Parts: sequence; structure tokens; C-alpha cells
Amino acid sequence: MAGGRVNGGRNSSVLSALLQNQRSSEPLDSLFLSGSSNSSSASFLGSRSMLSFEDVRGGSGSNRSLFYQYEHEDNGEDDLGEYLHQPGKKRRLTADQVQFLEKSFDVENKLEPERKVLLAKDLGLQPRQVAIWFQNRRARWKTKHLEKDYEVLQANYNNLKANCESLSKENDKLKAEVLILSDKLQLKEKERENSELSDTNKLSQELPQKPIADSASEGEVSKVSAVASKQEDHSSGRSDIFDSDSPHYTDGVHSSLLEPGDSSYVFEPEQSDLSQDEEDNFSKSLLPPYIFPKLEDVDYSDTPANSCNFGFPMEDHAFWSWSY
DNA sequence: TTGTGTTTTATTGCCTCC
DNA sequence: GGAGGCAATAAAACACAA
Repeated sequence: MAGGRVNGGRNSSVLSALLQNQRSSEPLDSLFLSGSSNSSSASFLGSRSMLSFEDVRGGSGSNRSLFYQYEHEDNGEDDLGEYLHQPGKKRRLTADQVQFLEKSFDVENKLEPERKVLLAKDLGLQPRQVAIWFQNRRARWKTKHLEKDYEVLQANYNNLKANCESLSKENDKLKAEVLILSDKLQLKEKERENSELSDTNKLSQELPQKPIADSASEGEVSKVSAVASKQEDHSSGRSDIFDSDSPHYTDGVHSSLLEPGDSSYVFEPEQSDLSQDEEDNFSKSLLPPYIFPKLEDVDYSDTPANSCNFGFPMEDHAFWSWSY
């Protein structure tokens, strides 16, 4: 059996027969019961609460460890003894030894020196082997734990992404609504200007018949000049409120609407041409959706519009696809 | 039976703590 | 400085398909 498989595998040997025999004994759960048989607590408090491996397993009152039993089994299998003492060969722990160690690990995954010696003694192993087993077991536990954490994080990420996408859609819908309402507002304003203009024309037609001083008070004169200057502003195309060529118009969205701090902010009360009632209604109906964060407060420099990257550059998403 | 991928045992080197 | 933990890695043992 040059470098052959001695323990376990398909061509099971004497050892597996032994193991089968051993497995017919009490379940290992009972290994950690302290004293009383009806106690359900499997607390492992070092040497005090630890039932020895052979105490439960053997049933023969023997103090010999499992390993000792393997070495000195009555059937006198010499090749097994040889195998167990092969220098430089790795020896796999038996299923029972592993189960015992697992139980011990479940209770406490750190190994105090005292417990290590006791476990080693009970299992017929070197304390160093027990230490190494715990070391490797902790590494495996950590890997599994990381995998679970990763799954949880990925699920959270997927939820957030879905939320973000739905919010983005809703945002688009609201933007479209804003545009429609803006157009309506513009239309209304134009209608109002036209009616004012026709009033002015009527007035100017009447004026030449009477001397100005006679026919119009000072207040009327100032009103006329005010209207005229306003008309001039609009006719010269200086209405930058909804001018899509103005620097405040970006991406089909009137950024002037979004920046109340801007001097051209269309809803600033001082500059409004609407009557108080109109203004109130207007504010009630339109203002709430316009409470957007100031653009300068959010850094979207690396973020494409309407993306759901949460401000992270795309390459950072490699975090979500890491592997172990 | 064999090649190959996975799991388990063990080593090494570095780090931290007492 | 020694003991113990951890990450990385080697290598034996094992599982399994072809």
C-alpha cells in the first residue's frame, strides 16, 4: 500500500469496521451532559463539566482512549498499528474523534491549555493536534460566516437597488409632471400679458383726444409706463424664466425651479407677478414637489444621471462580487 | 484505474499580548 | 522572549467522474 489510503474511503479497512462498532454506542450528545442524566444543558466548562470520551463511548469502564483502543484492539490488526505510527504521514482523525471535537468546538471555539490537554488525552491525540484542529476549524467557521454575511449583504443590496429603481421611476414621473405644470403656467402668464396689453392699447387710443394732464392721473401714467417697460422686456425675449437656452435649463428640467437660492428662482415671492391669491394657490399646488436638495449638497460627480449607484463609482461594486 | 477537484491535517512566518 | 492566534500554503487523504 504505497502511500495508499488506509483510513476510510471506499475500500474501508479494519478501522471502519471498528468505527461501525463504535457508532452503535450512545450518541455523542450525551458526551457533554454533566452528571445528571436528565440535564439538557451541554455546557462545557473545561475539565469540570467534560465527560471523557471513553467514559461514554466505551461502556466497559475502561480508562483507555479511543486511540488506545485502535492501537490495541483484540483483533490484533498490526497494519493498523503500523499505519498509526507511520512517521511523516498525515493521519485523518476518526469520525468519532471529529464529532467529539466538533461538540467541544460548538461549546467554545477557543481552546484553553487545560482543555487542550484533557481533550488530547481523551482522544488519544497530541495536544498539538488538538490545537491544530481547533485552529483549522476556526478558519473554516470564519469562511462560512463570511459567506453567510456576504449573502445577507447581497440580499440587502438587491433590496436597496430595487427601491432605488422604483424611486428613480417615480422621480422621472414627477419631473414630467413639473414640466407639464410649468408649461401650463407659462401659457397662463402669456394669456394674462395679452389681456393687459389689450387694455393698454385701449387706453392709448383714448389718450390723444385729451391732454395727458387732464385725462390721466399721475398714477395712471406710471402704470402705463410700467406696463410698457414690461412689454419691452418680454418682446425682447428676456423672459429667462422658462428659457430653455438659459444656463438654468438643464437636461429638460428647469434648474431655476430647483435652486431657490438662485436670484432667478421663479417662485421667489418678491419677484412674482401673480396676485396674492394666485400666488398662494400656486405655492400650495406646486411648491411641495420642488423641495429638492440643493445640487451642490450632493456629489454626483461620478454618478450618471438616474443611476442607482448610491454615489459609489461602479468599480467599487467589485465589493459585491468578491469571492473566497 | 486514473486524473482531477475538494477536504483535511500540518507547517511556516508574522503578529500581538503578557 | 515565549505562547498562542491567524493567514497562507503544502501535502496527504479522499471523492468521484470518465
